[in-house]
Amino acid sequence: MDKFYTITELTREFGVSTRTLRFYEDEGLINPERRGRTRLFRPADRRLIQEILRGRRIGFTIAEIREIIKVYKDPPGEMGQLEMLMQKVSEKREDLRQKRRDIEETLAELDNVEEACLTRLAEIGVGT
Amino acid sequence: MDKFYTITELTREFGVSTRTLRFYEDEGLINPERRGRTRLFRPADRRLIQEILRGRRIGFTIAEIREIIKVYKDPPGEMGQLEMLMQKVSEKREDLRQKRRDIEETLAELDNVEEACLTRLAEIGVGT
DNA sequence: GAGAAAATTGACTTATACGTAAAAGTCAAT
DNA sequence: ATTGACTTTTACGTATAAGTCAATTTTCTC
Repeated sequence: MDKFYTITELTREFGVSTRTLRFYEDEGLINPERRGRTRLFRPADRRLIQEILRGRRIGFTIAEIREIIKVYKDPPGEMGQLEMLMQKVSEKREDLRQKRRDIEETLAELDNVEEACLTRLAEIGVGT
Repeated sequence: MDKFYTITELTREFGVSTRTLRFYEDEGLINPERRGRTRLFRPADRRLIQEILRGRRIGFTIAEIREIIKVYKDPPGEMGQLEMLMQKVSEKREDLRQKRRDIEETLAELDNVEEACLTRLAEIGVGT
């Protein structure tokens, strides 16, 4: 066992470029092992990449994603830092809830756009 | 009546800079009237800005926002264009639904992060 | 109608998140 | 030993979405 993935396997699975995964490594988000110079991605790396991409899709910056990841690896030991972190979590939560509202509203708007299209299509269709 | 807003009123309300609003005008997203050179924003402009910012928050590009806005002002007259538009609407919808899923998952994860923080705080607290 | 405050413009700069090109290394199979 | 497919590193390039700055107007306020 002890399965690992090559970089291209993962690029194919997730639809990103090798450059992107190397960039994430440079930024300290993932730390694949090496055999010689070649990167070996473990399942844990793969899961991490999933998380990174999810964060990316909802508009987190690399820095923000890095912070979230850090908590798992290395939960801070100082009270002050913990409190700061929880503060940030609160903010993120509010941020995400706002985004969710934005999405709901925009989905509703897309319905309107579609309606408008259909109406217009019907208008045109009658004339032909 | 016939209320209008100055640019700074709106920057204050929405927390953006004047440069940003001018940028949106340059990009053709809004079209405030002028008295001399000074921009006069009507309620309709204000609502448009709200829409733009909402689109921005969920990660639409300026070009995408412009397209959505255009449909209201000027619904396309050609069938081909209408169908293309509806295609795009479908894609956006899928995109937004994916984002909504991402948000739900990330919110759940933030709960975990918070848990971890609280646990850690408790551990530290006992020692003091 | 003078001076302060606000608004405009254009040119330049910035940050993020990669893209791209070049040159060399890796490795398995022939 | 060579081929071919893939990978690595380094370095520079690019698009998006504004921000910054400085030099003018323009508009309020008294």
